[in-house]
Parts: sequence; structure tokens; C-alpha cells
Amino acid sequence: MRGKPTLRDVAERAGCSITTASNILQGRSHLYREDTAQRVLSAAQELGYRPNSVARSLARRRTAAIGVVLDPSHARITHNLYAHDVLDGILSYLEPRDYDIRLITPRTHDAAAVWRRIDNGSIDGAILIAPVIGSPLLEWQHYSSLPVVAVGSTLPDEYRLPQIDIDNDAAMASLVEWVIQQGHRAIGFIKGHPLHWSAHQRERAFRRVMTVRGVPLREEWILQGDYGPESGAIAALQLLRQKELPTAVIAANDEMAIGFIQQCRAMEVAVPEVLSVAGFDDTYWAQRLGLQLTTVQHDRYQIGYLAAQMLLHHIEATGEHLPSRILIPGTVVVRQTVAPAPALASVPTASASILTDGGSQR
Amino acid sequence: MRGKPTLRDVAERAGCSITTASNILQGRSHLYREDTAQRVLSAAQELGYRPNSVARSLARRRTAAIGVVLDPSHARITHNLYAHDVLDGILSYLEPRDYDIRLITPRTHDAAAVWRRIDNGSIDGAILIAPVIGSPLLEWQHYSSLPVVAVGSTLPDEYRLPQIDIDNDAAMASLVEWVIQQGHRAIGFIKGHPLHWSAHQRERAFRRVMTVRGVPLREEWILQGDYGPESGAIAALQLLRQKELPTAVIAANDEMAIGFIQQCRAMEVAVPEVLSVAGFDDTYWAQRLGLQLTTVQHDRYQIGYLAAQMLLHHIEATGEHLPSRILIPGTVVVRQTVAPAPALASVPTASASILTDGGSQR
DNA sequence: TTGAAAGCGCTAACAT
DNA sequence: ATGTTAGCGCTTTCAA
Repeated sequence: MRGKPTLRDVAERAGCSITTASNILQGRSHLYREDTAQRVLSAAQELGYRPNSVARSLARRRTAAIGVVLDPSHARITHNLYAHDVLDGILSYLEPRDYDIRLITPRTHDAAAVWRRIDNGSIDGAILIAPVIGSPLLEWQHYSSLPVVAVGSTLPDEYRLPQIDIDNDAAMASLVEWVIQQGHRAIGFIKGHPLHWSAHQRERAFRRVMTVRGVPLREEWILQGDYGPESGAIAALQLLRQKELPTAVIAANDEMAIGFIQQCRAMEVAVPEVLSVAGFDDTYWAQRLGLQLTTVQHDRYQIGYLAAQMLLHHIEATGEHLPSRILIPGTVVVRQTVAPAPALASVPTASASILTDGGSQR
Repeated sequence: MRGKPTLRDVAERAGCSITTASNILQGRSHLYREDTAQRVLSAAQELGYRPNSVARSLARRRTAAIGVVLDPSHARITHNLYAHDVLDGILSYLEPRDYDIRLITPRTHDAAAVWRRIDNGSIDGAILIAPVIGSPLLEWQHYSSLPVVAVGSTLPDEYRLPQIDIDNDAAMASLVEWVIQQGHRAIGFIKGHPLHWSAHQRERAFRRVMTVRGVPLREEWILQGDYGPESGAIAALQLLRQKELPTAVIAANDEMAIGFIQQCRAMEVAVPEVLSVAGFDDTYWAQRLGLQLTTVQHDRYQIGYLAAQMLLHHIEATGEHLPSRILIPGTVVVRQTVAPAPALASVPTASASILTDGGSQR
């Protein structure tokens, strides 16, 4: 025996066949005599035998691995707070079930090349993280064979993919309702990255609620951002040089809200005294940086967890592919960056709470 | 032909042997007649053939995959800013070289179980992310066979592992020197997590420079933290209730500095007017949150990149295992949370710069 | 220029 | 209770 010990080595040492060794090491000892099992087990132990998972995968036609695929547009994982939380949820489901995770970060937009990396037999299924509009990940010819679920993007129905996402529409609606309840009638909005479905969904919800509540929509207060903090700062610059200002601004995510607030403060516009600002997502780092951002919390960890669970079901249930869609509700978290509208400053407000949920508005 | 097309299907369709198809698809067309190569290529194309990477790995005895292993102590990847940056660097090196990444996050401290997940033939090598003191990842019996490099922990020499890390000692020394140059003679310190080697290295450098410069060390100003933001806040609480206060505090990382500053401001202690605070690491999110934290920048992305590079060299160079150690220098970044010591407030200071490097002090 | 044959290390019918 | 056999899909000598 040379190199790493194989099953054959174990079998030889235990004086039995390879099959026997295989069965016993897979926990089917009850099929054999006590002492045979013992001999195999100790042989394996003594040799420091570890089953070769590649050979096992080939024989079983199952890899016990799933792929987590980042859209090529978010090439750097670092700045993607969303992905971190989801990944944690995925790991927490998969790790105890002995599934491996392959992190796939294609850098190209060529769909065939991307899918060659994904669907080459090395994984049993894949979770697509926030595929954007026009992403190669969404070319159906490719994902039609491998079990796949998408998270972080609520796709239009024609993409027949199981998907899990936050309910952007309902959550943003809650937030807007709540801001309006604070007495604001002059409300601005910072839009997210135009390639993300969520950006459109959040904007649409904003516009709808404003309209339904009869609050005037002023297009000059609706600014384009890209979900990054810098774009929030730029939006602040653009907004603050206007003659008329809103009393509140809702950003489509926390990062932009943070950039926006920094810029406001740099220009000596007090938040929330002069201008209220709300974010969306309740990201971990925003919480700990003393901003006390009023925002919408939703459980990204759970999204990852559920996505992994759903995927395993699809993999194990050898049959049907029910393209389901799960939307996780969000909750408005009242902290300190949204104040009652100036004219109504004396009206009683919802009690603000720090690090505990504010009123859920669903 | 049923199911996914295999090499055999391609060969049949092209009317040649499996060997021929294999060779041609691996780019050895020059061995064959022009038209044979063409037939194989188009057959593959038409069938949508994709080589099965599991079978290929088994035959080649190479997986073209490497493992990125998180120490069980940092089970949740979310809050580990360090890991994100390093991971990005790793990905950027490995992705273009067609290596796959397996993300391994053992939840147990049983070394044998941990290594069974890592070294089971599914990867060609592993990068250990910030193994802590006593980590199962460091049990040498296991890592002795698989090529492995450690990052984020500068291990004592007895761990014979190639490793890449920031030069904690020199970088912290620079920072302390710089703070002393600002005229501070009353300096506190917040220690990092006691299971991290870096925490000890940073503390040791602090003590050494203080001693060398003849600045008195006051143990009551040296507080235990754990690298988390909350521990910084707690340290502030403990420090601020003392009768005598330092004029500056150095935290062993940014997160603690942030927590510390939040708490100071909450207690109306002005930073940096009353108390200067420096961090360490220059984390991405700290930079964008308007704190203007004076800290030490170092290139974690590069650490990941180099680690991947080094690992591939070890894998490819079938021979020697030179347990090298690379230490990346850090740079003091002067922003706005450290002011000259009150008594010296009129002395000229190093020009503060925002988002550009301050003076390097090495 | 091409192909036959022997594996890689393991699993899983199917005997016995 | 145990072993034989035939793969899994590919690579790679080696021979033709």
C-alpha cells in the first residue's frame, strides 16, 4: 500500500472483500457478523482511512455538494452585505447535512461559459444569488436541467425558477405608509440599481402608496442611486441644492441612506430634525455604527436557510419541479432618523425603540 | 443516449474512439486529421456536451479545486469582515485559473471530523482562514499531507505551515509611535480576542513601544475586548468611569474602536477633542460610515491573492514544502479621530487626509 | 493518426 | 453473512 489508503487497503487488512468494507463503513454493520465489522472498523481506523469523496460521487451519481453562484455583476463578494447573510443561512442548513458548498463567481457574461462552470457534474444543485436583469444566470436553456433556486431577486413569472426573496413590495409599502403617518407630505426617494428587480419593485411600491394616500409625487425628489453609499451622498448633493426640499427621504437601501445622511450632516442639514431619512434592509453594519437608522428589517439569513432547504427538496424529490415563490415579509424598524413632520411635531408619535422592532405595519 | 451526454456519446456521433474524442476536446487536435477534429468538436457542440468534472478529477487525480476553511470559531461568515476581503483576493486569483472553491465551515471542534471534511480527496489544497489558538485546524497530524497555507494568523514557528499575514507587530508599533508623536503620554489600549494570535501581537507591540518611548503603561487603561463592536462600547464604559483618563486610546481593531467611539459620544465625551481614538485594520464599512477613523490600513485582498498563489505553487511543485512566512506591511492612515494631545494642541501636526493615506511610519 | 485497455476509488445489484 | 461483477465518465499509457 502506497499513498493514501483506499478501501482496498482496508479490505485487505481486515481480510474481507471491498464490498464488505464499503458496506460496513457506510454503517451497514448489521448485515455482518460482529467481529467482521470490528475488523473493518479497526483496519480503517489504523490506516487512517478516509473515503475519497470524488470516487464516491462518481459511483453514486451524487456529489453532496451544492453551488452558490454569485451573479457576475457582483464580482467582489466583499461589499455585498446581502450575500453574506444569505450565505450564512445557506451554510447553516447545509453544513449539518454534510453538503459541501462550492462558491462560484463567474467573471464573464458569456452564458455558456458561466454554465459550463456551474453545471459540470460537480454539484447537485445551485443557488443563484441575486441574479440581475439580463444576467447570464437566467438563460433558461441552461438552468433547465440542474435543480436551481434563485434568491434575492423576485423574478417575473416567465423565469420558471423556484425563488425566495423578501417581499419588496409589501415591505416598502409599509415603510412609506409609516412615513406618511408621521405626517410627512413632502417625501423624496432614492432609487436602487436599475439592473436589480428589487430596485424597481421598491420604487413602484413607493409610487403606489404615495398615490393611493394622495401625497403628491415630485419627480425632482426622486433620484437615481445604485445601492452604493456614494450614490446616496450624490443624491443628497443633488437634492439639497433644490429650492424646495422634502421633509423626508426614503432610500431604497441602507447603504444609500447612510451615504445620504453623511452628506446631509456634512452640509449641516440636521437629520432627522430638518430632514427625516429612512433606509431599507437593516444591514448589520449599519446597525452598529451609531446611526440609529429607521429602516425595514428582513431576515436574509432565513432566506438562505429556506433556499437551501428548498433546493435539497428539489434534489431529493426526484420528480416534480414546482416553480414556487416564497416572499418573506419585512418589518419596519423605528429608530431615530425619521421624526414627525415639522408641522406636526407636537403630535404623539409611535414610540421609538432601539434594537428592538418597531411597529410592524402589515 | 439518455441523460447528459458523455464522452462516449460524442465519440459515437463523431464516429471515433473515446480516446480520440478526449484528446481533441482537451485541445490536442494537432495529433489528428483536421476533419476528425472537426467532427468531434461539432458533435460535442451539437450534443451540448460538458465534461463531467467528477470523473475527470478521479482519472486525473487532481480536482482543480481548493478549500477555503473558516475556523470553527468564526462560524458565521457574516460578521467577519476580514474573511470577506481575503476571500475576494483568493477568488480573484483562482477564478481565472479555473480552480473551484469549496467553502468549508466546520461547526465542530473535533479535529478528526474537521479534517475528514477537508482532506477527503475533493480538493487539491486548502487555505485556512485565521485559525485561532487551539484550533482543530492546526493539528499537524492532519495538515501534514494536504498542501495548506494559513492566512490571518501569524503562528509560532512550531506550526510548520506556510503562512501569510499582516505584520501586526510592525504596524501596531507604527501606530503607537505616531500617537505618541501627537504628544500623547496617557494612552489606553483595548485588547482583541484572546484566542487570536494577532491580539497578543498587537498588544505586545503596544507595550513595547510605550516602554521604549518611556511612556508610562497604566494597566487600568488596558482593557480586554474581543474584536467585536460591543466589546469596544463596554471598554468605554469601564474606562470613562475612572477618575483619571488617558488622552488617547488605541483599539486593537476598527470594530472595537467604533463601538468605543459610539459609547463615548453617547456619554458626551468628544472624540477626538477630549479623547483621541485609533483603530486598526481600516475595514471597508468603517470607512464609509462617516467616522473618519484613524487606523492602520493593510491589504487583505492581497493577502488572499498571495495565499492562493502560494498554495498553487505548493500544489504544482510536487516536491518541497518550504514553510515560508510572508508578512504584509501596514500603513497608518491619518483621518480625524486622533487629535494632538491637549497640552500640545498648538504644535503643528501631520496634515490629516481623508480617504488618502496619511504618513506611513515605517 | 487512431484506438484498446487498464485504471482512478468507490457503490450497488445480484449472486452465493 | 459475504463476495463477484459491472459499472460511474474520464484520462492515459501503449500498441497498432
